[in-house]
Amino acid sequence: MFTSEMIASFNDLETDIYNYVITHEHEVIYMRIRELAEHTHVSTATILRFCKKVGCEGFSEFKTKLKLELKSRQSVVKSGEHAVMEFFERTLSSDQETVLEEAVQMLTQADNVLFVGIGSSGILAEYGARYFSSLGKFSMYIKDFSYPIHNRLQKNSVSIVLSVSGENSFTIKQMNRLKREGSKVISITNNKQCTTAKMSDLNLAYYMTEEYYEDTNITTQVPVIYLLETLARKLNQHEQQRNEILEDPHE
Amino acid sequence: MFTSEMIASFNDLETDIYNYVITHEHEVIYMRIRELAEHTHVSTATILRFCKKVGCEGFSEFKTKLKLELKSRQSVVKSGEHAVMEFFERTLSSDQETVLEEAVQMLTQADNVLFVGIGSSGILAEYGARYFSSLGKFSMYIKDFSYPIHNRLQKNSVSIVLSVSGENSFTIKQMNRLKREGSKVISITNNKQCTTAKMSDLNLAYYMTEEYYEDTNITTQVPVIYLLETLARKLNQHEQQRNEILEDPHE
DNA sequence: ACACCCTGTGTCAGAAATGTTACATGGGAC
DNA sequence: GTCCCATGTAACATTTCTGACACAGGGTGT
Repeated sequence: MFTSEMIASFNDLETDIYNYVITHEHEVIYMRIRELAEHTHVSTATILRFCKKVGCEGFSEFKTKLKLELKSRQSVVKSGEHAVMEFFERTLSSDQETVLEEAVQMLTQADNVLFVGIGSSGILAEYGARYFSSLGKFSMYIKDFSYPIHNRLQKNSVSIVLSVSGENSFTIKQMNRLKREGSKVISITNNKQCTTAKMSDLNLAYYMTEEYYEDTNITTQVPVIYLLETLARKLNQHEQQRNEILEDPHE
Repeated sequence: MFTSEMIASFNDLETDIYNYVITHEHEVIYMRIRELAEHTHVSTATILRFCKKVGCEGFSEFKTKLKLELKSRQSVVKSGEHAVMEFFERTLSSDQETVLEEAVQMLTQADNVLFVGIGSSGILAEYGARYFSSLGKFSMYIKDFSYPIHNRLQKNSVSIVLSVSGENSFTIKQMNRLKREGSKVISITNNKQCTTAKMSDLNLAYYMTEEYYEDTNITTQVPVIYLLETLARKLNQHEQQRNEILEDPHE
């Protein structure tokens, strides 16, 4: 609320006001500007100038800010300690952004997108394919690994490979096949220390603590959905921009 | 700023206001109460009542709070995808907890869980069924609506119905059929103002801003995955506790 | 069908508060 | 002395806030 620079810049009268305010916080938040002026023995105009000086537009804004400050001081922050929360804090603050940008670049240049995954990752792959298609990017989910992929699809395609552990042998086999056939590969795995991540052209890792229940991996997949949706949205934005430029290069 | 209880308690007009505010945040903070009233096609009194409802003493307090929220947001998160963040803040802080607990209660008593959904919600339903099964709760995803459900499955079952809009006619039809056959219904929808929510025994709503791209609904489904996983985990915990008590009633 | 009530909403007037402005004052610096 | 700056004053404009009331629609009981 009050930075040290502010306090340093106060003159005598303002210091008086400041002192009064901090010693009577709980009363000030209910006062009218005239009351405060009276209590501090200054004019309302001075109070108002004071408010502006500490970064408020007016007296009422000053009061609400003070009020909020008081409240936040007494209430201890909760939430916080949640795994998923941590993921979002990481992605939103750090520069996973740049990796995402690279992925979008790659996807923009592709004519079609193939999704690969097994088990629950398979379901998410299906979701991804659907979401991408909804946003206008041709994409499909490869369910059956022996399914013959048409030549047209292999040309100039990007595959998005999903795997939590990154060690599923079927997934790896399929990824190899796709690479051999000239598809670029983006993998989304829980961490970068796995075969899938190492073998792909680009890797997005989300680093949740891996959890198991009687041998099945039950690590949360919330980040995967988030990454897939974000990719699709960014891609869509990107392509739309590109189209605008192509259509009308002078604007 | 807006907790999920608040949002849930909004009626039509208030929801309109809410939607306008969050889509025009940066304008609202400069508006007079009359302007906002005009833009949202309601009276100033309604705006004022709205402000009080969301925990502000008056309109000016509302504006300052909004202003502060905007500022704090830009300093922490960078642009864009804060929508999902908001969901987590809401759920983690507020007590959506109690609704989740009720759901878990209901699920504990059921012998099996049926997942229902169409389109992308269908994929998520499949994911849910798989996740529940991984955690030891017998559950299945009903893909084909004409699929004859075995009697054994109908007895003492809970259905989890997924639908973003909550208005898909197939889903509703299927829900009706399940209800008729004695299954309890938990629905997971984007908001409570929809047929699906109203018709179910229990509703979990996540309140993301609905987004469309050329008529298809592309609202984020991150909360759905989160809710499904959380349900499964809590359920598992709960059942484990119960078993411990049954096995060894003295500890 | 009717009366009744309750709730949500709008309207309006006027009180109360804030914000603005122009000007007065007064004390120091030059 | 006089010029300037900080402050006070006071009237006025603007805005918010309050309260009373009207009105519509839905539900309920008779």
